Amino acid sequence: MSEKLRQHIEKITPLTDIEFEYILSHFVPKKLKKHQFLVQEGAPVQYDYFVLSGLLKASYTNPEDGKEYILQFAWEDWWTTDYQAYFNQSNAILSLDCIEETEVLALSLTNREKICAEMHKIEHFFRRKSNSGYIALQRRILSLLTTSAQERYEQLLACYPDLIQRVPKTIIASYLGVSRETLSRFTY
Amino acid sequence: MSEKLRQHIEKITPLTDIEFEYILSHFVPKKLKKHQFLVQEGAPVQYDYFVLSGLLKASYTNPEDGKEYILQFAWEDWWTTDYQAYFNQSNAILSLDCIEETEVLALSLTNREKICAEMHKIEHFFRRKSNSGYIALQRRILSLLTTSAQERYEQLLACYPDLIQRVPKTIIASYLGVSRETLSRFTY
DNA sequence: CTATTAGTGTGACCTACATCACATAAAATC
DNA sequence: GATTTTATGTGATGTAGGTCACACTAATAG
Repeated sequence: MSEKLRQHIEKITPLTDIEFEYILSHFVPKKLKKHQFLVQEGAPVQYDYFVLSGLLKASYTNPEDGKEYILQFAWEDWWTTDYQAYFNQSNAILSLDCIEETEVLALSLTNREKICAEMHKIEHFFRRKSNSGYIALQRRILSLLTTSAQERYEQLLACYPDLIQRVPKTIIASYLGVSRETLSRFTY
Repeated sequence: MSEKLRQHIEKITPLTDIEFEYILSHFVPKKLKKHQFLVQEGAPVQYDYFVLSGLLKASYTNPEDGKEYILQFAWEDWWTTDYQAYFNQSNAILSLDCIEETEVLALSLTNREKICAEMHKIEHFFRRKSNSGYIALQRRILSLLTTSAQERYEQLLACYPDLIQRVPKTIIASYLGVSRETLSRFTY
């Protein structure tokens, strides 16, 4: 199963068996059931998570009205956590919980910085990952600024048709920034 | 003037004089007047820019209705370019132009990858920068999802009171994702 | 297999913000 | 310093999407 991490890293940089074993030794495997939390709002954030299987959501809950907004879905081959809290070692403003039964590899900040410092190629790997993440968020901002909720829904359907099968529409709605009722009225 | 780059990098990692001179030799200094473009939509993107002085905006223009949306303002101590086009060496979808007379240090992708590969500490520096950028964009997404245009304006005023003095409100409006007319009606 | 909870659809009505249309003021440019 | 161009304010009106309320259906848990 953790071979998935190796394949994932090797998309960017090749590894010897020994290197990979060494890297892997810095991760902690975790298995979670539906509705379990990996990060809870207000609590410290120990780990960044690489998803081996399953499906998670990273969300923010507005304390004023209790409304939930989804920042990110994460499934196989994705990394996720509350990065603000993780990198600053502060308390989470986001929650991270499982929409499906999920397996992850957890990496503490200490271990991340350790393997980055020890292995230049890993620092390179994480730089590249972070760059792609940045670009993806920029696209999302552009899509929030320029397109209607209906269009955003269509784009999501086009990009991730399977996601809609796996995730309740209420949650899709709060990812798109639209009310459940409005989403349900879209024709597609 | 380029000492600013050194100070900027040394916030994350110390440099010797020789190291800094070497790094600096990979940058090209440029001076630009108001309204000059550093990146033009449709054209290849050669450089990432570190801003020494002045003020720039990175924007997307919707081809359907010609409306402009601001993705980012960049001033002293900030990096900017169309990262999607820069990293993939494809054509720009964004434009980057000067709101004020501006001085930058330009770094080609080749030179960036070269100094990152040669100097582990520079790769580290860029990883850290990219991480912060990611977190900032995530906050912006959250703010677009959870707050009204009026609140976003107030937050912007609170964070960057000087920006409002330097940038016409039409452009502030298209950063906030609100029409010029609506912005002008806000009471504050 | 029954009971509770989570998910979805739909009507009626409301509101934040967009659009269009002018008017005026302030900068740039010749 | 006269003339474009750019920036800004404000009224009238339109609309996407929000909110509330209720009905129904599908999961999930005991």
